[in-house]
Amino acid sequence: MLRLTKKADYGLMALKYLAEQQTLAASIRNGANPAQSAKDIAEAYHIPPQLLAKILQTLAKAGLLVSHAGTNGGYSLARSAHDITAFEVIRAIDGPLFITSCITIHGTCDLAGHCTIKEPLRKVNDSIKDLLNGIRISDLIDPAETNPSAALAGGLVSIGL
Amino acid sequence: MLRLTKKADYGLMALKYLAEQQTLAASIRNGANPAQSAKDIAEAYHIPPQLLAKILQTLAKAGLLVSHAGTNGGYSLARSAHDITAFEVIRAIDGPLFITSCITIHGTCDLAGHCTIKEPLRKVNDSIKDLLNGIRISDLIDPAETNPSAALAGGLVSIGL
DNA sequence: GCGAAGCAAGACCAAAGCGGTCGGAGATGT
DNA sequence: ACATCTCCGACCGCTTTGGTCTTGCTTCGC
Repeated sequence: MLRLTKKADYGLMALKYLAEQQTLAASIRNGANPAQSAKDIAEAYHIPPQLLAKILQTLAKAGLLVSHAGTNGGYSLARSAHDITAFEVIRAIDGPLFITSCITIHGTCDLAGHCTIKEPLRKVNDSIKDLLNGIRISDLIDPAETNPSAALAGGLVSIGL
Repeated sequence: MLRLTKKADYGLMALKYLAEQQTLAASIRNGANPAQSAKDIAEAYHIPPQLLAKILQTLAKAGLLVSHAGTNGGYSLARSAHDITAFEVIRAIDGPLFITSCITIHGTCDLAGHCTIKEPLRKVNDSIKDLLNGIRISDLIDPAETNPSAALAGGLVSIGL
């Protein structure tokens, strides 16, 4: 029903990987954050290296990653894994798309006047946005399996139309 | 970021329209549910008639609508507007797609083993599903504007990873 | 200083999904 | 039985997406 592009998927995986490496390195020795190359990450997850490279470039341009050129270069997180949300990553890669074509970037509806379902859907849109905003990269590394499904099964969804 | 196809949009609009007409007809005279033609609905919302026709066909096949061929034929809701959720409509039109390509219809990940973000995203997926499941066609007709944004601004989003 | 390793940035391409159109098949009311 | 209205399935072009190739620039090791 709702699709997230493969690029965004890859982006999230890459960020998770970087976060893992970073915390790992920090625990071993408080040393310089070791900038993983795009190739390394691509190999770790078996995804096309050049495609990932392009995604990482995008994320770097968005300010989520910092790139380091030259030999032994690579990418590292621009911020703490705890301060990067899934929403930011997706937005950076897929752009500011919305759940419905009604809600354009200008807030105007193509079918202005006729489209009467805009408002309810906008609220769904906002809910999803909040949902993704609540997920941080640090939440992805080692799921920790805290209360597996209780919150979902429960009545967390109570959108007021 | 997350996109809902135009078809699903149209489908929701059409169902809303049918729900309106149905309750309207019921209030005027408790008469036979008047089967609106695809053309009528399309004209009401200024959307391509033949495209809407195809969408309505899909919805009919999914059991959400009943079609009535021949002169003065058309479509009418198969169930009460209160018993049809937005999720059903979207699923019927866009198919059982998922937020991430990792979560296929078989539940297996293309990158089995490597993809480690599957589980958190699946929960997001379920949350969105629940969200849409909570919206009924009857909620769309005349938004009623009950507590406009309180529920959203509040802490409704508390997905447990 | 030179060359290799790695990022950066652009064009480019194939496949798939989406939006939209057309001509027929079938039912209905007269 | 006919004309008409509607549903229905096949068809088609376009945009987006996923992915590749090429070129250039920057930095590090020697």
